[in-house]
Amino acid sequence: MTYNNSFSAGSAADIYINTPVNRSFTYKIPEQMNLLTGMRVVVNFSGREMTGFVSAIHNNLPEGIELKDIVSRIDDEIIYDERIIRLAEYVSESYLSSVGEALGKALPSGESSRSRPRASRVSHIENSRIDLTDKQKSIYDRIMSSGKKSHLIFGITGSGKTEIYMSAAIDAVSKGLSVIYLVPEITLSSQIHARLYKVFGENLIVYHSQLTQNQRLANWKRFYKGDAMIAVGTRSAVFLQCPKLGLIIVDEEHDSSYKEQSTPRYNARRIAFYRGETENATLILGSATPSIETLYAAERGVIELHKLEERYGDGKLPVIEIVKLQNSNEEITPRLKMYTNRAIKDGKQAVYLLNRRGFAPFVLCGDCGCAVECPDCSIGMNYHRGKGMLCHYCGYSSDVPLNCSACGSESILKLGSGTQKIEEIISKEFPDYRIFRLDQDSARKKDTVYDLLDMMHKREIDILLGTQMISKGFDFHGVTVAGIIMADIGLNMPDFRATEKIFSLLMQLSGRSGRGESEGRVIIQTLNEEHLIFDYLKRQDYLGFYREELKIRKLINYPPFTRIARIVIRGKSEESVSQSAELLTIDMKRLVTEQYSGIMVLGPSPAPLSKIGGNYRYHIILKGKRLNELTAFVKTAIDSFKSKAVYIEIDIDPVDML
DNA sequence: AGCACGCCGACT
DNA sequence: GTCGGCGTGCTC
Repeated sequence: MTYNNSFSAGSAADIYINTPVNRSFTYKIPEQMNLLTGMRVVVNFSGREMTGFVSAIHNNLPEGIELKDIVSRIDDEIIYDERIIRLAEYVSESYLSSVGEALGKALPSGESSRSRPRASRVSHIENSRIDLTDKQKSIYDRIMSSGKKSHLIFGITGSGKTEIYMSAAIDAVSKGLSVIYLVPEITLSSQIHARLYKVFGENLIVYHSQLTQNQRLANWKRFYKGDAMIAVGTRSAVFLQCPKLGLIIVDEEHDSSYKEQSTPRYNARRIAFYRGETENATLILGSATPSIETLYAAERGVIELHKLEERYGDGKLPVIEIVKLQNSNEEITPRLKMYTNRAIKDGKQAVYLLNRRGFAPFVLCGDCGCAVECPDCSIGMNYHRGKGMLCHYCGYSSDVPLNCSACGSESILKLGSGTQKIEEIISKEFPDYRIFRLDQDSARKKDTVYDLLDMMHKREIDILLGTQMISKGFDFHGVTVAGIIMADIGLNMPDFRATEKIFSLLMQLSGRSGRGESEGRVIIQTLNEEHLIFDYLKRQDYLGFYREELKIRKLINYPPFTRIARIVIRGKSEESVSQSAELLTIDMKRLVTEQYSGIMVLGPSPAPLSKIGGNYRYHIILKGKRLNELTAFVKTAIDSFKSKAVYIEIDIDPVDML
C-alpha cells in the first residue's frame, strides 16, 4: 500500500472540522499557501475560527457557493495521511459521531514548538533479551507462530505478563515494525515506562494527557515518521500512526478507562482489534481479570486464549480472608489491625482500599433526615475536610449548612466514611506508622504520585491508603497486607456491570500483596459476607466468577449475549426532556415493527443520575443481537428525530448506565 | 455544537 | 410601541 496522494496540487481543499455536521467542507487555498493533504489548518467556520483537517486537495470548485479562504496553516509538514481518515470513518460509523469529531479525538492538537525536538537516531535495541520462564516462553512461542492475530493473556496478578509483552515488542521492532503499548489512564504507568525505556531508549515515545499538547504533537510526529518505533500511552494512543504497525498491546484490557466518555465514545480496545485486523498487526490483550466480553470471545475462539496460572519467580498467591463488619461504624477490624501490626513490625507495608474519597459521604439532618443535595445534580454532596461540601459530579462546593433547609434544625450529621476520615482513624489507631493517602484530591498535586512511588520503594511509608487508584499497576515488593475497608461500596450500583467491576477491583487489589518473597494476606471487610462474589474471591477463582456471572447475563439478556446502546436525552427543562424521550421512544418502537425486528427498546426512564450540572436526564436502553443492526437502527432513529430543545447523547457499548 | 434569524409576551 | 424569550436551521 502506498499513500502518495498527499502531494496532489490544487486550489481548493476538502476539510473536516470537529463539529457534529458529518461531512467535509471545501475552502479556497490562498495563492501563496503551500498546502498538502495531511496538514491541519485554521478556518473560519460559521463565524468562528476552528481547526480543520485537510483530507483532499483538488480543483473541483462546487457551484453556487462562495468559498471562504483558509485562514492559516498550522503544520509545516505532513502529520497524517488518508489512513487516519479511514480510521476516523470507522469510528464515526461505529459510534455515530461525525468524521470531524473522530478526527478531533484521533489527531494531536498542539503546535510545533520553536525548540527543535532533539535529533533522534533510529537506535538499535541494546542487546536486550528478556529472560522468560518456560511457561512464558511457551505462550510467547504460541503467539509468534499462531495463525490468529488477536490474543488474550489471562494471567493472574504477578504472573509476568509484562515480560511476554516486551519480548513481542522487541521482536516487532527488530523486524522494523512499530508497536503501540496501551495502559490504563494512570500516572502510575511511569513504572512500565521506565522498564520500556531501559530496553528501547530513544526508540520509545509516550503519549498521554499529562503531556503538554506540544509535547504530544512532537511525539506524534516522531512515531508517524518512524523515528521512534514503540509508543506507550493511554486510550488516545490507539490512534497513533506509523509507517507499518506490527503489534498492539492492551494491558489491563478490562479497565474502563479505555472507554472514552464523550462523543465519539469509542473503546480503545475495539479500535485496537480493528487496527489489528485491517493493518495485519498482532493484538495482545492482557489481564488477571479479563472483561466478561473478552473472555467470552476467547472461549469462543474469536481471539486466542493463553493462561498463566502461576506467579512469576518465588511469588506465592496471598491468603484471602473475608471478615464481617459488625456494623457500618466499624472501620478497622481486629483481624486487619493484627496483620497490619505484624507486617509493619516485620519491616513490611500495608495497602488499604476504600473506594470513596472525601471525609463523609452522607450529610443529613438529624431531625428530618433530609440529605444535603447538590443544587445542580440529583445527588447528595460529600463533606471534604477543609473544603466543606462538594458535589462529586459537577464539582459544585459550598459551606456546610448551619441548619437543615427543610426543617431548620441545627442538627447536621456527617455520616459514613471516605478516605480522609479513614486516614484520621488509622492515624489514631497506629500513631507511630507513616501513612500516605492517595485519591483524586491528593493526586491533583503535581508530584504526589512520583513522591509516593519513591517513598513506597524506600519503605518510607507503612500504610498506603487510597481509592481504586491504588489497585492499578503498582508493583511494590514490600507489601504483604492488603485491607479492603468496605467491600460493599459499589456493589449495589444500578449497573449490570457493577459486580464485575467490584470483583476485578478487589481481585486486582489483592494482587498487590505478597509480590515479594513473603506471603501476602488480604483482609476483605464487608457487611454482607454472604454475597456470592466472596466465595470466588477467597479462592481467587476468576474463572468460577466468570461462569456464574455469565449465567446471570444470559438470564437477563445482557452482554456478551446481546449488544447495548444507550440514548441519553438531556436538557434544562424536565418537561421537554421527558416529552422528547417519550416521542423518541414511540418513533423507535414504530421503527422496530416496521423494519428492525431484532431490536428491543427499553424505557424511557429517568437516568439513575436524573440531573447533572443542571441538566435533566432520561435514557432509553436498546438491545440487539448484532452490533451492525443496532448501530444502523440508532442512526436511522436519531436522524429522523428532529427536536432541538434537548441534547441527545449516543453511547454504543456503554460501560456504565448512570 | 454554536450562532443567527425570526416570530410572540412584559416593559418604559 | 420596543427588548428579548428560545424554537428552527445552517455552517464551505
